[in-house]
Amino acid sequence: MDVANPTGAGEGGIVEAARPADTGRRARTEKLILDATREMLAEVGVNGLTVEGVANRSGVAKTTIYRRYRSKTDLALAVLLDSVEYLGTTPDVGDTYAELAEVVDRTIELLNSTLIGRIMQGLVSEIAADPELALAYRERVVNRRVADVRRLVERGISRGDLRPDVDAEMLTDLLLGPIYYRFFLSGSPLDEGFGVRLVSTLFSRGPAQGA
Amino acid sequence: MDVANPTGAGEGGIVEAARPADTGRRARTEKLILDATREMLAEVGVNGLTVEGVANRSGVAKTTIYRRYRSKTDLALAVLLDSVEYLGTTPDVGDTYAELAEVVDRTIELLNSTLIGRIMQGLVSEIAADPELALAYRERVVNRRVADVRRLVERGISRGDLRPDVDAEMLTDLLLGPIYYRFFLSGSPLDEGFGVRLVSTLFSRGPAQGA
DNA sequence: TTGAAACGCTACGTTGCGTAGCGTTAGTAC
DNA sequence: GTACTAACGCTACGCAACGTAGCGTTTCAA
Repeated sequence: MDVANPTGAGEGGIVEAARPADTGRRARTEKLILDATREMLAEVGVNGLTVEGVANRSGVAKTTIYRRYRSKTDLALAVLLDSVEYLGTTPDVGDTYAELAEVVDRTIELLNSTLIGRIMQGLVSEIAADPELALAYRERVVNRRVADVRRLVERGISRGDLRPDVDAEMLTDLLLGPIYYRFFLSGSPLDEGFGVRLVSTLFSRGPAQGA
Repeated sequence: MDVANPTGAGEGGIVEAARPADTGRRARTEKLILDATREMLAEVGVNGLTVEGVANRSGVAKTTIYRRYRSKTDLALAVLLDSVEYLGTTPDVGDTYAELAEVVDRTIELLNSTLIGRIMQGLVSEIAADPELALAYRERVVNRRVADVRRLVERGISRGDLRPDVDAEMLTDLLLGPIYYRFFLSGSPLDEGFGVRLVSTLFSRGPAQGA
């Protein structure tokens, strides 16, 4: 699995001027491959993606692609992780519930408006089945999301909005689970109001309190 | 798509003694195919499933299989829907929260202990991408789940456990979304206690009430 | 200038897909 | 029993993509 560190550089070496590996031959080839993959993904999705197609479109030899990526799944995951790299953290707006709703809406936006949604649809089966891919996805995406929510929770607790015993992971599941469930399986709409509705259902404006 | 009604019988005809179509040649072949598919799914998963493999194992000619199922996806979905056919409704135990937790735990049990989990992992991408498969899945699975939860909600409201304005679909998403999210993407554990924890987090024993 | 890493290219063997054409068997109706 | 028809079996394709081997060529940096 070369996905995590395609250039093989930048780890133990002396840091030279402006990361020379980013402009070397290898990096150029890398970009050609990923750009072509992105284009092809946009057109035909993960299912229609072929290594041969990427080779033709990018001008890079098929064998070169196989020297880096084990399979088309590996290739698609590389694009996914690359696109997700800059997720960012949810800003402090002074309102815990608004911030939580923001997490939800940003995720929906991500799935609806970019390639990521399409890639996720095609990759979810592979991620679910392949432990190696699953690990990569967890480290690069899932864990970051939980960490983001954890920050919100800590802010919320210090504001007195949330109980001190809130489980950040469970809360993340409650915020994101419904999104993916709708996106993958139920097909129910994921519009702009969903975040607010979800959060207000979650926090006491929905069901009544315990008996 | 032949999945929904493979035999083509039993719809508009006169009901004869004990559904003769169930013992005819066609039904026999059907069983051979589905049994072999089930075996192969258990061994190699949806990804490793091949129509040729099913043909060899079942003794049924490959062409015969293609006369019924468009693709291996169609085949796997047929097994899935067949296995899910007898989902059943959640019994009345007098406790709304226990009933909701039961919905969660049953779903987890279904995913963990049977072929269904494995099939779902392999099919979720196809369901997400193919509108026809998605429709079949919604009608046969999603809608039934929502209907079940709706009954629970109505009971809960009449008991005074739930507010009268609870949205059954949103509640279903909140109960099942986290399960599938963990199962497909996050990989966090789905043990027996999950249902109770989820429900108690949902209903006021988790986060504090609104500011 | 030179040496190693990276790349290009051709040519394979293989699997699995999905279909065509035609003969054969098993039930059904008379 | 005979005849008819739906269902099935079988062989033989053409095709797309996979993934690899082997060897020559280019790039870049020391």
